[in-house]
Order: sequence, then structure tokens, then C-alpha cells
Amino acid sequence: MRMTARPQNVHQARLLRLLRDEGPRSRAELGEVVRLSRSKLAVELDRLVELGLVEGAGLAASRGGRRSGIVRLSPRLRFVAFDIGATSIDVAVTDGALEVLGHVSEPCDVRQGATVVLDRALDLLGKLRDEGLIPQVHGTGIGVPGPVSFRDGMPVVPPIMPGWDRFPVRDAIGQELGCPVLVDNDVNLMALGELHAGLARSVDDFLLVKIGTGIGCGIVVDGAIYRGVSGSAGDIGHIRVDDDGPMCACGNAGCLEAFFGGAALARDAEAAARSGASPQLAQLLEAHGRLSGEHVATAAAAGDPAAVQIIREGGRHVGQVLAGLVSFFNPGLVIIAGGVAGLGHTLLAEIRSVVYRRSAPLATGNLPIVLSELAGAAGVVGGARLISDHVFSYS
Amino acid sequence: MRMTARPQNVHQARLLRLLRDEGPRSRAELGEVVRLSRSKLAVELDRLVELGLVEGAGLAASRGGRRSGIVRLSPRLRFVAFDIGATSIDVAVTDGALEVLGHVSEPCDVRQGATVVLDRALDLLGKLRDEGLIPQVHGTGIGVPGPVSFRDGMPVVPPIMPGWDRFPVRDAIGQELGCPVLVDNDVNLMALGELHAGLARSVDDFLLVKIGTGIGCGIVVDGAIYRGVSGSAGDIGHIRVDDDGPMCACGNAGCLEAFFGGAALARDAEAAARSGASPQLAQLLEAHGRLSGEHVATAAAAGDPAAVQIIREGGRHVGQVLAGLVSFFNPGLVIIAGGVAGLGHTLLAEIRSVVYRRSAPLATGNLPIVLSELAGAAGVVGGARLISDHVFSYS
DNA sequence: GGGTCTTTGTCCTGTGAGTGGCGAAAGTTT
DNA sequence: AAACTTTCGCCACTCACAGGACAAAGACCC
Repeated sequence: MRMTARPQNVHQARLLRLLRDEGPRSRAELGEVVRLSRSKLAVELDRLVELGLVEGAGLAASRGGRRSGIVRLSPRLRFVAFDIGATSIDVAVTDGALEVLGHVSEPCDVRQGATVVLDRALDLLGKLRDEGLIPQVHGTGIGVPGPVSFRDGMPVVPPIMPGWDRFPVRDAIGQELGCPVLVDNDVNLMALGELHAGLARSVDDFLLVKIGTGIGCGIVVDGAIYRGVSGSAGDIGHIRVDDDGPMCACGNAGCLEAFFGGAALARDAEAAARSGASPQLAQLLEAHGRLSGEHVATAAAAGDPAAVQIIREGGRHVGQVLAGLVSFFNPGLVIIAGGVAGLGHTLLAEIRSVVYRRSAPLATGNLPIVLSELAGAAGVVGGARLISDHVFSYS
Repeated sequence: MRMTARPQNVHQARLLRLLRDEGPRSRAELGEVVRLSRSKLAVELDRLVELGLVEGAGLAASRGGRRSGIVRLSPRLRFVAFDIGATSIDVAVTDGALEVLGHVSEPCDVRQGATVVLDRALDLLGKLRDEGLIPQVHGTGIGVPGPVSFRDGMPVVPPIMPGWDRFPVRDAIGQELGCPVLVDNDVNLMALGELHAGLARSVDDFLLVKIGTGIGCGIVVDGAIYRGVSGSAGDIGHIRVDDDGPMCACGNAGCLEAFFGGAALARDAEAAARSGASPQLAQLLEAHGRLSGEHVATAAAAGDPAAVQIIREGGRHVGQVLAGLVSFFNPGLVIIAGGVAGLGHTLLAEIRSVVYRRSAPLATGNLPIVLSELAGAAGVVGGARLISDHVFSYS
């Protein structure tokens, strides 16, 4: 099998990223954007066509003279993204511009171990392949719900992924699919997704806070993921909120997650149901046997005061931590994502209120705090972006 | 007057930074480090000699054949650094390798306003000039104790610098000295100083926490200062520690600075003196009229339990904030600096204890937390480094 | 419909930067 | 003193790139 094509120099890489992010362009327009002579541009484009990465696509409208030829990424380019969550697998296939062509998802407990879960993910990919969506895979991005050694392409001592520690995910999937593979933390991928297709498109430095089973933060510095020296940057779930807070699974008291992680939310909701503070939640508890964030969202949307109160308090705690991080990091945007983003504007309003009150004024002067609009797609788009940045690069 | 020389391409810039950081090198050794053919290396070095930035310096020891010619930065290169503190001015002159050749310091209240303070700084520079230390100034780095718009080269709404808001420091000094000038926050410059000459030389991502009149943090990402979108990154003095804490000048309660800034330390020390809890501090208070961090350090060194207790509690609060930042940022090193670094190992031990206990294990796995060893020089070395990075670059 | 102007794409040649070989110079080792 | 090693200047050869000339394609004017 032929190795998938890669750009041969920085100019080709630049052109590929341009076509990916800005869409098809006429040769004339490309000439104005990149700083290359007409001859060299033509040569590089010809080479990209030869590599099968780029192709002509008709003629552009005239700008007063001869019509210029439009150039686009080959429609046969395919990136694959696996978004392994704590309780779900998402698999998607995108074209070269990272538009999602197919997306399947199924519940899956990550605690079943690396082999089982990855096999399941490959099965799902097979479904998409059967639909004829995938002539060839040019790269695969994988997100996992825990800390990752990006260099090694494997999880390292992940707290909620037994059986995954130092499992060579990148190399195993690379072997299987015969394409470049990169592995990263799932929150980082969501941040990349927002950078590519979401509200962060024009922002260089921002934070994405994901509140779900756990609470994590993707950090983007200068348009790239910041991972820290051991790949655990953004691990904000166990930042201390209050010494007198509830005990956390990590052994300390008063962690953010102990206040507002998935388990904490269920705990508080069930307490409100049992104490009689919330008839709505009591009803939902009886119907489902247990409660989760979604039930709280439902109850709050129906006007249940206890549910609203739970969300408010959670938002306040998230806001307290976030206020400190905003003062420290001075981001240009903060995005709130994860299952809990369904809690909507009650949550957002509370977070905003705390952050705007407690962060340094210069840092909040022009700081939007918004809910993610990508829903489930952020992770897989981010995975595609991760590997596409790699494939569309030249070192 | 001729414009000071600058490198003409990236190779020359690389060579200059190499000679600055690694010291004089033989042409043969340089050839092994940079990826250039012998001929091109010779050409670029010749041009640098022509520009007056580099010169030959005899022959290296033989490595088994003909001896290679040693090359070094011109000994006539000079960088100037102004470190404007809240209550002091430091002015230093360095050679091309950022070795401090002359350093003068005097007390000066920054609240006298930009014109007065900068004139004073220029006077001090005049002293050094009179000593014949400065044939020509190739660049000047300036640190000020407040937020800076790096792009504009001026302070922006600095809380403790009345009369400095949007004063064009960079352009004014550039006009005066006729050389490139950059202005940055003083904490950022200390971080750069540590990066160049301190304990962070081999670390790409680290934090420098300065505890003095205020509390701030320099953030280094990938070997460069991270400033955030509005230049206020690292402003950690008003991160919330405890809702029930003392009121802060900023209007909120329980800020880190309200627990352990310069004013808070004096307040607690004087309270301990007056309450009779500390005879040592009472004595010092009587002798000096008021107390500061240094007095607490003196008393603690002499074994005064109340002073030690003050330091311990301060360290705990700093540690609580820092633990969160470490989890978030996952640095490779944390340096504690500022006047309070004189509090020494009592402080350090307490900070370490809290951070190692409360941060994510992966982030603290191999995280040194150390006291700065550069004392007063960090700021000026950082200033020289800032402008030298700029002058020794080619865009 | 024809002529003129504008824009785009291709071809081609001149230029200039950079590579690498060769040999002299300068040391070391035997 | 001879043989080997390393360094460095010189030089010719290569190759990539810029930019002009020209052809193709279309707009606009009369």
C-alpha cells in the first residue's frame, strides 16, 4: 500500500491549511494571500495535484478579465476521529475541510479496557466504511477521557480508565488503519474543535471548560493546544474551592468536582428529591431510579426552584475557580461545554456573574463567556483538526 | 547617527542568540550546531563581523588538526535595563551575553509619575555612562510594576502607578536613547531573567511567583513570556482564597494579597507585636515605628514562634492558590521570588507541602518548587534578555 | 461584431544564492 | 620527517526562483 501523501515543503503545507480553513479559492486569490511568485505558486499547486491532495474545480467568476481556475482540496481526502468518552464512543469521518460526512455514536463504558473499547470503535468505523464514505484514510485523531502523553501517543495513569495505562493507542490504531494517528485528551480535542468550527475561530488564546462526568479545561495558546510538561495541563477538576466542602474521590475535601462533577450533581439532585425540596426531581427519580444532570436540566426548565438552586450553586463554584484562572491566564474567550452545557443560561449567568465580579478588571474587560454551540461534534471535529494539522504540516 | 546594527536573516539571528547563550564558540563547533554548509556559515559570520556584532577571538585548541577560529559577540555590544519597582529603580548595563557590567539602584516612589521617575532612571544611566561602560546602546528593556500593553509599549490602567496610564514609555525612552526599546511588566522580566541566568535555563514552561508589595506571576510558555490577550496574564494577587478572609483594597474579600501582600504582612506583624504574641516583633516595631516582611524574616530567623506562624499561614495561602495554578498549567518548575523570598525555607516548605498535597499528582510528579537565586538581578537581566531577544531576531 | 483593455496562466531565461569538491594551511601522531 | 587529521578559503556547478514576454480568455466600448 502506498503511504498517504504529505506536503513536500512549508509552502504546500500552508496552501493546504488555507484551503482547509478558507475553502476553495481561485489561483489568483491564493497568489494574493501567500507570498509566492506566480511561477512558484503554479509549481507547488501542480505538485499538490500530482500528490492527489488538491484538484481543480472549474473556473471562478471573472474579475474583469480571463477567469481564474478554482482550486480545492481533493474530495477524496478523509480524516477519522475517535472520541472516546467515559461512557460513550463517537466515531466520525470528515473530508479535507473537516466537514463531518458521517458520525456514529454508541454508549460504551471506557472501563472495559483499551482492547475492547478500541475494537468497538473500529467496528463503528467499519459501519461508516460500509457506507462507502471512506476511500482512503489520511489520518486519525483520537481523544480519550484522561491524561495523555502526547509524545508517546498513550494514556498515562488515567484515573477513570483502568486497563489503559500506557496502552500504545497511537501505534495500535496506526498499525490497524495504516495512517498517521495522534492521541490527545478529549477536552483538548473539544477545544480544537471550537477553534476550528466553533466560537473560537478568531481567538488565539482561550479556555474551554468541560463539565461532565469530570471537569476539565482545554487551554489554547497562540492557536495551539498547551499541554504542559507532562501532558496534564487543564486538569482543574480537583482545584480547591472550599476547605469545608464535600469529600472528593481524590482524597481531598472541597474539590470542584466534589461540588459539581457528574456524581456530585446526581447526589445533590437525589438529595433534593428525597428531602421533598423538589417534587419534580422526586418524580423523575421515581421514574428512572436515579438522577443525572439531564434530569436537573429538565426540572429547572420546568421551573423547579430546587433544581435551579442546584445549578446556581454549581455555577457559583465553577465561577470561583474560573475567576482565578481568568485572572491568571487572561484568555480572549471562555467556552463552557459538556453535558452540563444543557443546563443553559441559568448556569452561564451564574458563572458570568462570579467571574466578572472576581477576576481582574483588565482580564474581564472584553471577555465573552459562552456556551458551546457544537454539542457532540466538538470532540470529533477537534480530533480531525488535530491530525489534519499534523498531516498538513512540513517539518 | 547610524542605526544600531541588526541581523539580516534568520541564520544570523540564530547565531547571535547561540553566541549569547552558549558563549564564544569556534567556527567548527558552530558548523556542527547550526544546519548550514561551511561556505554559508562563513559568509554569514563575515557579514556579522562587518556589522560589528561579532568578532574573531583567537584560535581554539586543536581537535587533532588545524585549530579553528573562535568567534564571539562584539565586546562593545551593550544592553540597558530599567527595572522600575513600586519603591525603587534599578538600572543596569550588560554586554551582549547579558553579563551585568554595571548596576545602580536607588529608592524611588513610582507614584511620582512617569516623567519624574523616568528622568531619574536616565540620570542613573548617566552615572554608568560616565564610568565609560557604554560605548553604544543596542537596546533597552524596561520593567514597570503594573499591567502593560506590550504592543503599544505603555502601562494600561496600572493600579499602583498614578500618572503612568498610557504614558508612551517605549517611545519616550526610544527617542531619548536612540535605540530599540521594549516595555513589560516587571514580573515578566524576572521570569525572563530566571530563564536566562537562573534556575529555569533548561525549562520551557514554568511559573515565577513574585511576592512583594503585590503578588504576581510570570508565565513562560515554550521559552517565551505569555502575556494573555490584554497583557494582564499572571495577575494572581486577587485570586480568591477564602470568602471569609480579610477585605482587600480591590473591594473583594479574601484575595491572596489581602492575606499575604506587603500590607497584609505588615498588618499581621504589627498585630502580633501589639497583642504581645511576639516580644521580638514588638521590639522591632518600637525600634522602627512600623514593620515589614524583612522584620518578620529577622524575627523568624531568631526563632520567634509568632513570626514563624505568620510565614506559615502566608505560605499556606500562597500554596492554596499555587496548587490550583499548578494543576491548571502543569509547569516544569515554580520559582518563588520577591522581597518575601527572604523568608526562606519556612515559607518554601509550607508552599511545597500544600502544593504537593493539593495538586494533581501528574502535575507534581517531578515539579521542583524553589526560591530564586538571582536576588535583585533577575529584573534587569530579564530586561536585557527581553530586548536582546528582539534585537537578535529577524522577522 | 470588431477592436481594445484587463486579467490569468504558461513558458522561458537570467540571476543569485548555496552546495560541495579541491587543495592549501596548520596541527598531531608515530 | 612522513603520514594523517582538521580547518578554511576558493571556485565552479547546480538549482530554485523571480519576473518578463506572450498567449488565452473574458469584459467593455463603440
